[in-house]
Amino acid sequence: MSAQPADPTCPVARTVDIVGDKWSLLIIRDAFDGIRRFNQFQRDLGIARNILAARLRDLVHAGILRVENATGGSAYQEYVLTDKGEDLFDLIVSLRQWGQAHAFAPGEPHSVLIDATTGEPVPRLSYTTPDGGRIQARQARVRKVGEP
Amino acid sequence: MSAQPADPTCPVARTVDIVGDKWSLLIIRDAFDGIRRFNQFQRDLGIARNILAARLRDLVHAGILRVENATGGSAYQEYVLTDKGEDLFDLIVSLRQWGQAHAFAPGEPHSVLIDATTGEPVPRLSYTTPDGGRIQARQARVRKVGEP
DNA sequence: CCGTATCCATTCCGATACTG
DNA sequence: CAGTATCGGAATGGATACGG
Repeated sequence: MSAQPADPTCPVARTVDIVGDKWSLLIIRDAFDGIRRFNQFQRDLGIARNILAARLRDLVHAGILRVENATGGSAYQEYVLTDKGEDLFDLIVSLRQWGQAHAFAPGEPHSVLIDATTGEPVPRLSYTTPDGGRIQARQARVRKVGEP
Repeated sequence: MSAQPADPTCPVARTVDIVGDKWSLLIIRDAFDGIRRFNQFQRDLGIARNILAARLRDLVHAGILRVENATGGSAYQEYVLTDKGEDLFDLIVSLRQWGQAHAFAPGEPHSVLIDATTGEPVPRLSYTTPDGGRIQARQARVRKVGEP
């Protein structure tokens, strides 16, 4: 996205540089929702076609989307998430959960995440360590590389 | 950020509209790292001063940062995360974890998250339901409001 | 249907200078 | 130190038109 990440050793900065853009994030969201074709993205997002083409190209180049030939006789292409792209699921979940909590008036309707196997709404997810522990923002510090 | 969210019922779109911007995300990251003053942000990010002023204003207006009088005799102001802003911790963690996994070459050094109480690096966090379950991307679907 | 190309307006951004 | 003001270049964005 930009020439120089602010801090080249910070993983947050690296990620922001790759997907830290309104349209990229919404395209990825759509991809998780099963959208695969150019015009589907275009209509769903209301994005200009030239911008969409540029973003799709960048995301493919970044290894987040992959171009696939459509099933059936048509020669048209589709854009699907790679494994690297699917690993952005947590990021989209984070965006979704914060929005649900802080960007809607009480009682205002919004879309929700559904467990496809049970059909039930997914409850609020929280980050846990492998042994079930939690980390609060206040407990966490960033250690720069090279520091003791 | 923009006038019209693509889909007004989607929490992802709402969040992206508020913080889905390179500089906003990096400012929030810095705020979690304890940066509080205008010139600290400016030097750390290398951002233009007028852009920084605009972003800080927007983030304060969005209720993510709050202006506080600096301690001590100085009359200078500081920018600190509100509770709403601290709830973006998971989002920053998501950015960080994806970057660590996918945006660095093997062995390339990067900053890490540290548990402030133990001093130990925070292990890989994963999203779990309140009863300890996990949700994979493939299992999840978005149900639009109004759908059965 | 899938893109690319072009035009034009708007915004963004960085650099610099300036004020309290 | 903490901003505001301005300026010019670059990127973004929307609309439309065009070819595979």
